[in-house]
Amino acid sequence: MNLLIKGIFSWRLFLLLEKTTSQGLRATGRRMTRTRKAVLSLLEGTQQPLSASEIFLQLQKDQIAIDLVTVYRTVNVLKELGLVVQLDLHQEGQSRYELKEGRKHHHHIRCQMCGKIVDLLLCPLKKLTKLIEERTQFVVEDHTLEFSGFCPKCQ
Amino acid sequence: MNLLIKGIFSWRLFLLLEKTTSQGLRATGRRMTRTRKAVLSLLEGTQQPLSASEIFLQLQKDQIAIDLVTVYRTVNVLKELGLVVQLDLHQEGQSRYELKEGRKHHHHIRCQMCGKIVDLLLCPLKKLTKLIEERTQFVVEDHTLEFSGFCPKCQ
DNA sequence: CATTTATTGCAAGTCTATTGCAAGTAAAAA
DNA sequence: TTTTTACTTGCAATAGACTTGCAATAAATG
Ligand SMILES: [Mn+2]
Ligand SMILES: [Mn+2]
Ligand SMILES: [Zn+2]
Ligand SMILES: [Zn+2]
Repeated sequence: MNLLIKGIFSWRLFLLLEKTTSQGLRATGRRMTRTRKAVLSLLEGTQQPLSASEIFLQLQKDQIAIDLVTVYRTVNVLKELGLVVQLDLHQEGQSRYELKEGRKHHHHIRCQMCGKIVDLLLCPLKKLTKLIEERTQFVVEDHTLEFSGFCPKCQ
Repeated sequence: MNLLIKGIFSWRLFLLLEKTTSQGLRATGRRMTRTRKAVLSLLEGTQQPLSASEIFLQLQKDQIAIDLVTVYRTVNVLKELGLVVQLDLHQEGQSRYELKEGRKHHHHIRCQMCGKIVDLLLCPLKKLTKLIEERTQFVVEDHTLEFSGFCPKCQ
């Protein structure tokens, strides 16, 4: 409700909070709280994946006081619920988080100069996975793929 | 010479040390030292990429006393010289290092159970890189690719 | 409203990696 | 070989991301 008042409300966000509460949190004995709403709301309204400290600082600017520890705990809960993906990009000292809700598996490219991160809406690794399973006798469960370089502005 | 005496000597290692000293270290005003020899020697004789603390512990077992700080400084120098690659594998809290010397670009698969890391002697990303440059207008400089799953023993 | 129990904030701790500085030691110069 | 230079090392301290213990707070439920 105070989200409505603050004018940072959207229908998408409303649906996300509803779904998160009923299907995610409540089902696992957890609660929808002020902080979880705030983090979800922020992630919903941001293009770039955010780090814990970025979430912390942005919420501070938005006059929402949440301890950094709570941000860490919150993104971990959201990750457990499958609502958020944790990205550990190369040569960044900290993890980033982005909403998974409604979006499909994809990878990223990152600018080595300014740090901009862009989605790559593709995954070319299905065939390769089979080949690797044959060659190594591993059962492949997951993969990470990331490109880096210079974005249009930084060239 | 004391490497010879200790019996951990090999022709490959001798050549590596020679090359490192003359083309790498000396050319950049650096010196071939006891600790750099020891780290190179260890990496030369190990299949798995090693973390700084693993290098530290292994050298301790080998009765070679090197401070952990020196291990960090050493792998960074070797990385700058292009002799060693730093791997930041997913869900491992620390970097690993492997010899680059004489080996070509490749990727890895890691067992989520036991941590075993196996080389994937392939890189399927040349074509994809062009596509990504066209789509994103980035200039691609680098990429990381890593698989994880369960190794034959851990299935 | 009252009870129950998940969640939060604060302080302190962990873990990997880096930095400052005096002491040590390769390698060049004498 | 001896001296001199300046690169390296070890130790202690520090940084930075993240986690944990615990008392206080606040969702949910009836
Ligand atoms: Mn993304
Ligand atoms: Mn390798
Ligand atoms: Zn850029
Ligand atoms: Zn295994």
